[in-house]
Order: sequence, then C-alpha cells, then structure tokens
Amino acid sequence: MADGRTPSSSGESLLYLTDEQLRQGIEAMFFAYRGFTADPDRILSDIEYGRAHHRALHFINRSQGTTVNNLLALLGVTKQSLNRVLRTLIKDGLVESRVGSVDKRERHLYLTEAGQTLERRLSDAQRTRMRAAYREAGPDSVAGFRKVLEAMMDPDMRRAYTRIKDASS
Amino acid sequence: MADGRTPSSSGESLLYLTDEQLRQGIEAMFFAYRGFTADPDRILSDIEYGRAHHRALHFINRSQGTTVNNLLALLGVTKQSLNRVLRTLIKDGLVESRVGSVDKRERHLYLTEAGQTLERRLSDAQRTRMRAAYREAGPDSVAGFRKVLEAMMDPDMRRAYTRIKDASS
DNA sequence: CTTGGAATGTCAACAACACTGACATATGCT
DNA sequence: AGCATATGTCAGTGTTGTTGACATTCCAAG
Repeated sequence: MADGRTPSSSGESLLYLTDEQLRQGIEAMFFAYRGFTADPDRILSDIEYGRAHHRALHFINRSQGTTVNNLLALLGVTKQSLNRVLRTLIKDGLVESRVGSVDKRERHLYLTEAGQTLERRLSDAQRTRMRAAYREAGPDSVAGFRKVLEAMMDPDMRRAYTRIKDASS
Repeated sequence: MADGRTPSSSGESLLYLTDEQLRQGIEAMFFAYRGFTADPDRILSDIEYGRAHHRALHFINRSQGTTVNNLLALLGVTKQSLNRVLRTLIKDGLVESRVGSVDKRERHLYLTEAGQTLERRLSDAQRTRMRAAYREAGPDSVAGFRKVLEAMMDPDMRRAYTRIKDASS
C-alpha cells in the first residue's frame, strides 16, 4: 500500500511523484529549514533569546495590535508556552501590551522601537538568505516554491497564511 | 541598508525580490514546515519517540551501514545528542550497530526489520502529504520548489544533500 | 613499540521550548 | 446572577539540544 511507484497512470509523466522523488523533497525540506533558521539563530544566541522569541516578534510586527489569542493560533503553541516568551519580551521593553478598548479582556500587542529594531535585525538576516536563494532560482521557481509550500500546509494554517498575505497586499 | 525595494534595477521584473515577497516566503516556510512534520509527530507521540528518532531512522535507512560520524554531519547535532537517540533505538531493537571490519573504531548502523517497519510507517505518512502537495502544485512547481530549497541550504548541507540524492539515483 | 590523534561512547549539568493540569482574575454576554 | 471568554500564572514533565570531561579503542607516524 502507498507504494507510489508505477508512473503509468495518467497521460503525463508522473515521475515526479515516485517515492524516491518524494524522499528527496523531504530531505530538501529538512536541510533547507536548517539553513532557513541558521542566521537568526546565530543572532539570537548572542542575546538571551531563542527561536520562539523571533517568531513572536515576527508575527507581532506583521500584525501590530494583534491579540494574544490570535497569535496563539498562528504560532500553534499553548498559551503557557507563548506567555513565557511574551513575558520576557514585555519585561525587556520590546513588546507593549495594551488592554483592548472595545473588549477589555483582550490584550493588544505592539512592538516598541527597540522591538522593531531587533525584529528588523533578525528578519534582515533571514531575508538576505532568502533573497539570494530567490535570485539564484529565478521568478518561476519561486512561484513553484510558494505553490508547493502552500499545498503542504494544514488547511487551518493555509487559511491563516492567506489571510496575512492578503492583508499585507 | 538591506532595504530590498526599488525594483528598477535590471531589465526584467524583480518584484519577486521585494521585502514583502520575501516575508511571505518566510511565513510560507514556517507554516509548511509545521505541516511537514505534523503527521510523523502524531505517530511518534503515541510510541515513546520524538522527531530526533525519526530523523535518525530516516538517514540510517537511506544509507544503511553509515557511520556515526557520517550521521552526525548530516543531522548537525552533537554526538551526545545523537547518542542518546541511538542508544534507545538500539536498546529497542530498531537499529543495529556493527563494529567496522576495516576500521574497527567505526560503528556501522543498520535498521533491523522492526526499524524498517517503523521507518516506513513514518515516512509513508510524510510522503502522503508530500505527494498530495506535489500533485496539487504540478511538476513545474515541484522543480522550482526543489531549486529554491537547494539554494537556501548552507553550502555544506547542499553538498551532503546532493551526494545522498545522486547516490540514490 | 610507543605515542599522538581520531572515532566512539558515556556521564553530568544545563537551557530552550514544548506539553498538561490546575487555578485566578477580569470582562462580556445572556 | 451565572456562564463563557481572554488572559495570566504556577508547578511539573518530556524532548532535544548544548558544554565539558573523561575512557576506550584503534590507526598511523615516528
């Protein structure tokens, strides 16, 4: 079962769906993700933070004023886990938490000046690698890259991704 | 610095290299990687293992008889970290460690029957998602996907990746 | 044949980051 | 008034990574 071989089904070549091709894709994801996180990780290890702080900073920057619950859904972690990270970011003056004006139970999260500075420093490093990869691969490859990644997401995350993407036009 | 805007440099459109496009790519990688690991993680959480065990099983399966040092380089962790994982896999009879015949310091690693069964179960789950994504995106997108991922790897990992890939023809 | 270095294994301590479960507080809605 | 929601917090635990130290085994060079 789930053999995946026998490329003799439809009219066009399905050779790209063989187990071997899929394994190579899996390995490519693994190695590429290591590179993807390497540069920010280096910066983060100098200061006191980890990858979780980077993710929080990224999405708060992306949607300034977002609520904790919203962030929770995006990051896919428990509130305890997120709270530990947020606490240190707020304590260190990188993130500001404001009580909601319409619903006062909600906390809206904003990056301070210092928070924006760090976020930019981290994402500059990550974008630099991304830009080099995009440039090397070319626009058509980038379109394919994005298409496959999107198809690989869980449906919920795909919706969240599309929403953010469209909101940032 | 590192602004990335101003798409008015070369003759062709460089719109795909704007900061916004790069940010979307970063988010796509993040969300897609979550999906990428979700299915094996579910299986692993039932038994006593974690993602590190999966990675070890994958690469041992991929290169039966590989040495510990070789595996170390591929996984990019310390020997202590790998050893902890290997110890449990050997204890549980999923991996066999044989002393090298030419160089007796080396340990060559093999999957047992049980090891192969688990590896297949895990990678079946992962390949199923990968196959669906590939099929949805189509062969051209897959080629672009692979190209961008490869360009994103650290040079060392890229060499390792190419070596494995070519060895499995 | 001795010695240095490489490959491997192991112990201990520690940190980051995730989890579960339980509980508290404030607020909103009916 | 009472239930649900949003958030925060405490305590405990597990996986995976890290350093540092040390032992063993073995190859290879002097």
